[in-house]
Amino acid sequence: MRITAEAKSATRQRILQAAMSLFVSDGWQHTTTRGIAVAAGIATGTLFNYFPTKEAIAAALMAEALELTGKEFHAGCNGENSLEADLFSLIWSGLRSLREFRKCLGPASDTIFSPLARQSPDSPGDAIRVDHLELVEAILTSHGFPAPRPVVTVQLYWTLYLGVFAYWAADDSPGQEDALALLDHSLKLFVASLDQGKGTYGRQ
Amino acid sequence: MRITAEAKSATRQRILQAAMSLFVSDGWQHTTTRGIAVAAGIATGTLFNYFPTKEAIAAALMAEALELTGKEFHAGCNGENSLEADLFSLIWSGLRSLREFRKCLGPASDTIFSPLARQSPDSPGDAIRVDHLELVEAILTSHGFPAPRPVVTVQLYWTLYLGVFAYWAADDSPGQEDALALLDHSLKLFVASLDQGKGTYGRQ
DNA sequence: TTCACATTATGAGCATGCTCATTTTTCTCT
DNA sequence: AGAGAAAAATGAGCATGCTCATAATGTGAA
Repeated sequence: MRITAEAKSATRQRILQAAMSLFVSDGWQHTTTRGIAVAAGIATGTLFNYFPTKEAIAAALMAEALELTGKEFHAGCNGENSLEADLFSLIWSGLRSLREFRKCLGPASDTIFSPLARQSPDSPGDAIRVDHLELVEAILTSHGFPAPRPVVTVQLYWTLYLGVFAYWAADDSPGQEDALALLDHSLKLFVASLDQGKGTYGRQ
Repeated sequence: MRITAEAKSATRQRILQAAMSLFVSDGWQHTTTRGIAVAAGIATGTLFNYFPTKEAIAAALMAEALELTGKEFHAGCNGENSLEADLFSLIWSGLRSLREFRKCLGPASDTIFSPLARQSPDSPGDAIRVDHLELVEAILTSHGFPAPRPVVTVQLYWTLYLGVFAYWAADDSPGQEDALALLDHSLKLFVASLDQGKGTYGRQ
């Protein structure tokens, strides 16, 4: 069983590498599952023994890229920064680690992160969402906003995050400074909504 | 040329009716373009002389439903309500007019409204987005927030709107009261972000 | 009416994501 | 080592969104 397990994980990696290379060079739309399979040296059907959908491949690539960031972030989180700064750092470093995919996986991200398709329980990006929200939970708690958190707060956070992500994916300003501005704006809003009691949000 | 023009518009309506009926009864995924064509009494190819994509059909249905609402809203807008109330009224009545499609077009709305797919210039929902944002523009202006408006503000509004929409589409709480709560929350945030100067948003 | 032209309808066919019955490989146990 | 079982690989084939060359139909002038 050792040979098989190793071979499987190797194949999985070959698929991911092949897919990444094709996504980057040909874009999401022009990359076919057949193409990925050929590039990975396997049959089309085999591909789907490893990933249930094309989107899942993209999601796995993004998850892999984000995993490192998550750990990096934890390491650098010394409790000295503001809540806003911590969230900013988490999000921005996450986006940075996805920069290779920015252009090619924008369209895919629709399906991957779709808040609408989540009617079906496990959309490809669910793991990414859950992981990210766990990190956010930890940050919020460590800044004196303990769980349980109102559902609407989490919902709002994820909405704002997706908005920033979407803008970033299509943002061609130098250094993505427009996306950065939106992130800044969104975070200020979100943090303000936490600081205020329920009901009134900053009406002076 | 009169016969042709009338026939065309009649066919268009037959397509929309057929599509609506199938979307509602079979859902977005299980409705095929072939099925729509058959139900409308035309050939598959003909369907695509009227609508470029399956999504465009759904978008046209939604746009048609929303058009009425937009006019209703204008009529009932007497300048006596708060900004927040006006926005609430616009959005909530829009959602109400889409309630028939709530369950079946949720998945489709991903592609239709996708902020990510907007790399390609005219996604199916662009018209809906533009129309809606025009109404919002008018409301904001009439409440003393004149154009030009920072891009980030519009972006933020649309993000929040999509978030509410997505939640509403999948919300099975009685009377969609959860979605209503999210809308309330989101609007308070948005209005607060307008009321405050740039930089600080409601830090008391 | 008739003929040339423009518009619209048609459905066979393509591309591609994905399935599944079958074959091949690998593992386990004697 | 060999037989039987379990796991994995395979690729023909399906479903479906969409295209496009061709056919049918409508229009307007002579």
